[in-house]
Amino acid sequence: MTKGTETRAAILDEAAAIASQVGLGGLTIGTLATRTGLSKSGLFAHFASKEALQVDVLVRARDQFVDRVLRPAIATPRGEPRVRALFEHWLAWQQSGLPGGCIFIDAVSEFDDQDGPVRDELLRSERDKAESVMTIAATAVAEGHFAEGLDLEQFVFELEGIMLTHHHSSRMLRDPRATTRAHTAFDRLVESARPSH
Amino acid sequence: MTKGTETRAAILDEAAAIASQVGLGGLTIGTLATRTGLSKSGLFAHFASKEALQVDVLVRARDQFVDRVLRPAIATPRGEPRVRALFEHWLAWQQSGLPGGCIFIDAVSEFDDQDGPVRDELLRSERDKAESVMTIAATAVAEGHFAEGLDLEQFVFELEGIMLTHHHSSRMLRDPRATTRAHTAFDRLVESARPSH
DNA sequence: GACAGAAACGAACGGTCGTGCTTTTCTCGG
DNA sequence: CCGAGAAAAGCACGACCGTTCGTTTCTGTC
Repeated sequence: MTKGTETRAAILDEAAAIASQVGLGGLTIGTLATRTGLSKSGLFAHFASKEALQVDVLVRARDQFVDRVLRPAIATPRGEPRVRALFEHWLAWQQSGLPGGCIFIDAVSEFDDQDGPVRDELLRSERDKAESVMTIAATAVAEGHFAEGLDLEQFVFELEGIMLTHHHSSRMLRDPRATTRAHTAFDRLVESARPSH
Repeated sequence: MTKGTETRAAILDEAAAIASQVGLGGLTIGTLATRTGLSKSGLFAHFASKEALQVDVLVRARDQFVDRVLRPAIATPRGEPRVRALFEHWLAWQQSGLPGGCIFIDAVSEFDDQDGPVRDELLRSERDKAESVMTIAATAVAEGHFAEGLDLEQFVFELEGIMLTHHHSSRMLRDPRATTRAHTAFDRLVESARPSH
C-alpha cells in the first residue's frame, strides 16, 4: 500500500514537470514511463486512463498551490500585508517549482475550449483560487486598508492579469525584468485600492 | 499557380481555427485533411513538414493581426485616441475570429518552453507587437496626452496583462463581464498614464 | 482539343499512441 | 522465512501519427 502511493506521487510530480513544458496533451505515457524508470504498463496500472492521469496531475498541483501559496498567506496578518504575502508567494510558486512555469496557466489555455473532465477540474481550481483571493482582499477592506466600495471581482481580475503577464514576460520573452515589472504593477494596483486618503 | 495558393490559404485558415481550440501541437494532418475535404497527402504536399505548417499558420495569423488591429489603429488620430483604438481592435480580434480565441495566447503558453522554429516565430511576433504597442503609446506621450516620464515598457506590460486576463476570464471562466472588466482595467491604466494634471 | 505542369489522390511505411491481458517480481506481516 | 497480495513487467492489439512515392486528375495555354 505504502510503496504504491509513493510511486504514484513520484509519477504525478514528474508528469507535472513534463506537462509544464509540453502541455497536458503533449504528455504521453511512454515518455512518462521512461522518465520515471517504469514500464508503460507498470505505470499505467496506477491510473484509470490517460484523462484520469491528467486530472490527477491537476488535483495534486492544486493541493500544492494551497500548501505553498494560500496557507502561508493566510498565516500572515490580516489586511494589506496578507494581500502582499499572497502576491509574493504566488510569484514564487510561478518561478520555482516546475521547469515550465505554472502548470495551471499552461493547462488553462490548452483546455479552455475543450470540454471534459480536465476542463471541469481546471474550472474548479480557478474558481476556488479566485474565491480565496477575493476573500483575502475582502479582509483588507474590513481592516480599512482598502477602500470601502472596492470592486473585489475587478481586483481579482487585475491581479490575475499581473500574474499572467509575468508568466508571459518571463517565460516567452525571457525578460529578466519581469519580476520587477510585476511588482510595479502590483504596487499600482494596491495604491488604487486604498481609501481615497 | 492560382489554385494552389487559394487552397493553401484555406488550409491555413482551417488550421488556425483548429489550433485555437486544441493547440498547434494538437493539430494533426489527418483531421485537418478531413476538415478541408482534402486527402492527407494532397494537403501535405503544400507544406515542407508539420513544423513548417505550424510556423506558416502563425505567419498568416500575424499578417491578419497587422491588418485587423495595428493598421486600423494607426489610421486613427495620434495620441490617446490611437491607444484606445488599438485596445478596442485588439479586444475585437480576440473575441471574433477564431473559435478558440486568440491563437497567439494559446501558442505562447504551449511553446514558451519548447525551443525550435515555432518558438522563434512566436518570439518574433511578440517582439514586433510589443514594439508597435510601445510606439503607439509613445505618440500619446509626444502629444502630451500621457505623462512625460511614462515608463513605456511598463505600460506595454500592463496592457498585455489586461488582454491576457480578458482571454482567461472570457474563455476559461466564460464570464460575460470579462469585456467590461477589461475596459475598467484599461481606463485605470490610461488614467495613471496621464500627466499629473 | 492536345499537351505540360500543377494539384490532388491512394496506398503504404515505420513509429508511437493509449490500453488490455497474463506473468513475474517485490513487499511485508505472521 | 514463507506465503498472500500488491506492484511492476512483458507482450500484443488496433488506431493514428507524420511522411514518402508513384499515379491519376485537373487547369490553363497554344
